[in-house]
Amino acid sequence: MSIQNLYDESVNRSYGQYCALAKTLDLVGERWTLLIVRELGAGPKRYTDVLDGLPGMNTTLLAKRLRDLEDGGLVRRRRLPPPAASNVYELTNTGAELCRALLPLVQWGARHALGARNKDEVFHVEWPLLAMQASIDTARLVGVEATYEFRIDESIGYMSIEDGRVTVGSGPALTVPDVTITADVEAFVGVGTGRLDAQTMIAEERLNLEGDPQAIATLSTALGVQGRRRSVRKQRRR
Amino acid sequence: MSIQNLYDESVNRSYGQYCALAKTLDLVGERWTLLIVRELGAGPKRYTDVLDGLPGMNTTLLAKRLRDLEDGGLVRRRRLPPPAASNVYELTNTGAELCRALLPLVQWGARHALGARNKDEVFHVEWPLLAMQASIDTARLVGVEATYEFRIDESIGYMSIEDGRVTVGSGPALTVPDVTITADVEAFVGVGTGRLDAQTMIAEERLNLEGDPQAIATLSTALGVQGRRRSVRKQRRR
DNA sequence: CGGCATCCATTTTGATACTG
DNA sequence: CAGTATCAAAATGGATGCCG
Repeated sequence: MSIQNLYDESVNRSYGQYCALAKTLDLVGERWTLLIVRELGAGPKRYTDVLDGLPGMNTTLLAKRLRDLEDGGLVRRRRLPPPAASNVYELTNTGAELCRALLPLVQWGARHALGARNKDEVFHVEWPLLAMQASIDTARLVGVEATYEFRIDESIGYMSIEDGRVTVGSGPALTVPDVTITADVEAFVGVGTGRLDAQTMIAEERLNLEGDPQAIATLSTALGVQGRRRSVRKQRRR
Repeated sequence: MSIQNLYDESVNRSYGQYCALAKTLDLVGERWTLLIVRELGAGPKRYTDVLDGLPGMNTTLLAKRLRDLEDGGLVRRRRLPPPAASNVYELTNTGAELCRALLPLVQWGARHALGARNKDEVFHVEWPLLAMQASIDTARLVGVEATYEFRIDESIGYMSIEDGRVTVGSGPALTVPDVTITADVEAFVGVGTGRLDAQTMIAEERLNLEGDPQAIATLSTALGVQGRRRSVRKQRRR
């Protein structure tokens, strides 16, 4: 450790501008930082799980980034109670707000930067699920309860709606899902962003929805997905 | 120049993830890049003017960033017609969309990262004006015409509303302004973000609005600023 | 598992000078 | 004005080892 570090532990370069954007970037503009926020967007995660969501990232660097985020008040480190006895990192309220503020950026990226998937690119369903979660209008979901499992390419994840609260996560759904969605990544992303039509993808067998029709309709409504208008209309106001 | 560069001019490190956020960051996540987008948000600028808006930035790096942005289709370089005979850089539609997608991030920063101004921090009114511009509901402005000049600390800028289109820029307004706004930075930002009350700031002589009352009311409405309710109510529906 | 420290190669930035 | 060239300083990446 250098002498400088002894006195000034986090000497992060600042832009030196009194500008909201510049200050935001001072805080979270460094490489990997916003992806860490994304990783924690779905809920608390352990160190190694965060690392697993960021293939290629150096563990030393992750440790530093997490410390910086903690110092910045965006992330909190919490020790789980005895049975588990491990640490988790979770977003503070401020951090969660930041995560939601990323949505337009994500949508922009889905439109202009995503393109076709490259074979060597990593994919976790959790990523698009987080975007979906952020874009759901929870006001429309009072009293709704449903669980969805997504099998997109090699990745599995779930989304649960429970009394106006939406949860997403990696792996199989925690309870038996009402609906199972199977698709290839590009069909899934295309439908989610409205670039591709759901009916067409179903017809081409690139998208499959299996399970409770009512829950399928709920999902379409919640997401405002086009192309399933018929089903949505059938649903009664309740 | 290394051999590698001869073959692969822009070897920008990628996260290698099929994720809209990661892809966005692959494109614009490097240091300075988003601030360049901000600088161009107000309209075309010449190389040196961009540089002036980014104190501390290296000219070599700016050249590279502009090239990358051009390659990425976010920025276009254009040669001005004979009289001016210089180059300007401007956002493409894609770039402008990105700029708008930054607004929530800016608002987040204004709330959580801005704080009080440090004496050594640079400030350009153009920065908050851009945020204001992006947050204005243009639908409400049909038929409106007004020009505002802002004198905030040592920085001067303007905003023009003309038939539903809003323009902002640095320096004095291009025509005689209908209203001149004078304030210290923190009062200005505080009122703009709703953290401080306009009437109070006026009473404390930290904010001053001088000029056509009608145009003042228009501004308040356009921005949805609280605390000027009395003036707004007096205004007739027309 | 949950980290942090260390060593080293490669990239990115920064500072400054310089040119058409 | 609109950049390039050059060199120095930091940040990052990758591997590996340690410790509780």
